[in-house]
Amino acid sequence: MDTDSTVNASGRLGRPTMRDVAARVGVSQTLVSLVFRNAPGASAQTRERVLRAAAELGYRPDTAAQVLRRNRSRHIGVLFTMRQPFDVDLVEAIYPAAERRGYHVVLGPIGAGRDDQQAVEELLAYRSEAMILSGTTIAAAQLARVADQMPIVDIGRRHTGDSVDAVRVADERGARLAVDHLVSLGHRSIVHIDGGGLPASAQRRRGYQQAMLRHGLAGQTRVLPGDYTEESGAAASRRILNEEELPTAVFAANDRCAHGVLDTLARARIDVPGDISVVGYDDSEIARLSFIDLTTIRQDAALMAEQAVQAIIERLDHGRIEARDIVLDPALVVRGTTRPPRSGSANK
Amino acid sequence: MDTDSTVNASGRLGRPTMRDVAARVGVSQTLVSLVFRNAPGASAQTRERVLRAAAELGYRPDTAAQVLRRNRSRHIGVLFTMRQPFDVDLVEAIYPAAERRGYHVVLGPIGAGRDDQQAVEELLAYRSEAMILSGTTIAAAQLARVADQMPIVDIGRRHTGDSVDAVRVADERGARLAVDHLVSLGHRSIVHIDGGGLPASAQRRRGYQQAMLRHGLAGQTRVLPGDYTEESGAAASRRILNEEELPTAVFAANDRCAHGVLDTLARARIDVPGDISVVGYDDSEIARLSFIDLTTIRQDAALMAEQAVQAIIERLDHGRIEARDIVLDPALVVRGTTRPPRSGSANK
DNA sequence: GTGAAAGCGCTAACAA
DNA sequence: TTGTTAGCGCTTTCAC
Repeated sequence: MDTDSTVNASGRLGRPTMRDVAARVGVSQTLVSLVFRNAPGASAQTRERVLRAAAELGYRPDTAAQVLRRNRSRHIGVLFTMRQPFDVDLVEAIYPAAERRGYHVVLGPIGAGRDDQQAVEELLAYRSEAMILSGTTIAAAQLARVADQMPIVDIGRRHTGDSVDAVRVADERGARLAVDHLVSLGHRSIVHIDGGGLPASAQRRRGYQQAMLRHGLAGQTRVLPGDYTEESGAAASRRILNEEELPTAVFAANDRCAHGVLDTLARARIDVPGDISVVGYDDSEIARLSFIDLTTIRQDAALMAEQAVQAIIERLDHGRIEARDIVLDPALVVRGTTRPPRSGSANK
Repeated sequence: MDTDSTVNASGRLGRPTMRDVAARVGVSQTLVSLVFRNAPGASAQTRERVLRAAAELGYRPDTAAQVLRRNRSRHIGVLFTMRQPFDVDLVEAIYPAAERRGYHVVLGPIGAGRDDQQAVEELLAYRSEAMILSGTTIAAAQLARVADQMPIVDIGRRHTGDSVDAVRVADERGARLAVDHLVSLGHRSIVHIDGGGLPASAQRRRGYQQAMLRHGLAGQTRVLPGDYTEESGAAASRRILNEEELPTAVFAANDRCAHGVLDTLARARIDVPGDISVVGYDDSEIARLSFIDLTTIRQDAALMAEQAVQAIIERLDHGRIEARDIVLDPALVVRGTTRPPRSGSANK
């Protein structure tokens, strides 16, 4: 029964504890603690014996106890939507960024019966020390109350006041890149499907409008309502298809929306990019699929994750107080859905 | 400074504790604990005063301390892939199922630099009492070691031995449903794109083969290699398109794969369902998009989540020891991608 | 209906 | 290099 990990030194049932390891090696608990924290103050020999005993016992440090005692969780909570490919990219990038600095990630997915508020509550209960929000629509006032207690980074949304940091790409500039690209190809009739009231959509819309203006295409400016889903792109496309004259290019709210546009056009036998060029936004995984091959505006998820974690560390470990608004450059990624318009097309 | 929640009763910095609440009301900590656990033994009056004081202080129970003291986390760890729509459906359904029974969900996403092993380690460190795995390829032997210590439910994979439960749909039957449907429409030339070595794919392939056999179509049986991604569907479609004669129907490994098929065919001006019918598998969100409108085999994610959680409760709270293999019925969902083959087509 | 006291597994300050 | 001790915030006897 000596190696049975389900009965520990004191005869209790359950997983082995530090005490069990200490007892087995014949040293104090403190030493075991030292070893597991990689702290100095234990001989190489002891270290090795401790680790071996732990392995034999199947010992694993108990996070709950550590959190309680250290009075620090080193948890970063992440609020996000599993259904948005960009969010998934971001979350995947947050893991290594956080781990490199000794922090753990706790996920709080929202959607389908779990709203922002619930997710925040849960992350708070788990003693998260900071939070990264992506694509949430949580009210600013509500957020401010939480931000009093911990660092918060909102991805894509800038806030007033000193409590919430922002990491975002210059969305207006991104939209301008899209329009500039299309105009440089010769397009003039460029429609924008926008993201309704969702995060960043106002800036993208404004960037589109400004760019059109600057190119002397104010008269061609046209915004169709949409959101960040495939269905909205499909719906907007159907509206376009019902009109007597097609635009020569569509700039969609994001990649998912663009996907809806592409598929709807394909099924209507409209050739992309032959008849219509399409530009998305995000450069999420979907845009890179060989058969989508979408020209889009890249938001560097890895870099954003890095900056977000960095901003949190600055507050947590270096005492920064004032807000930061970290604005990254978007980049145009030209793929297969854009091309000069057909001569003789609707390009007035 | 009385209501300043950042300085508690004993002058320490940090979030308010139970002691702070107790001090403010002038009762013992025990009572506050009772109230927050909804345990009997406190007058309605006290109860109310405690709750009010807690609200004023912004008090929130500390999960780490609760876990430590109760010696139970009531956490269920979930290993999954954020990139598989079906997994996302499942995870979303696990939340309410677990909460209804007083359990919490802890997510361990895998992919992009985080393998199964790491995720499992993390969930163990957080004292998860049980785990649900979806779509993992973790080795059975490795899993068995973990399963000795806690209940494990593998979604979609059946295991030998008594330690791992399975919740799955009868995939062979699901595949048969797909083939039967196509045959009943008049199809004979039906190709299957399979899921390589991924979970459940062997059963689907076998179901396809058996159904073809039963319909006297053994000679038409044809399996193209693939996996559970859009790209594999696209690649297989390109192969099909390069042949002199098209099949009249394609049964894809899953919805994502089918999506790759649909888009590739559409771009090649092949009409679905006019020229080729397509059936997917999973009935994930993507299949329901209006412009995809995919005929598919439904795996009821909500029901599977419910059964998985139920299986865990049985082990955890009712001491079940022997393994359960819970097999659910798949269902055919007919949408817009299937139709009788054109007369005069390749239907030999 | 209420309170005092012990202790969950761990860390940190201090002593040896 | 190693051990002793106190206590993180909570729950749980047990007593009143």
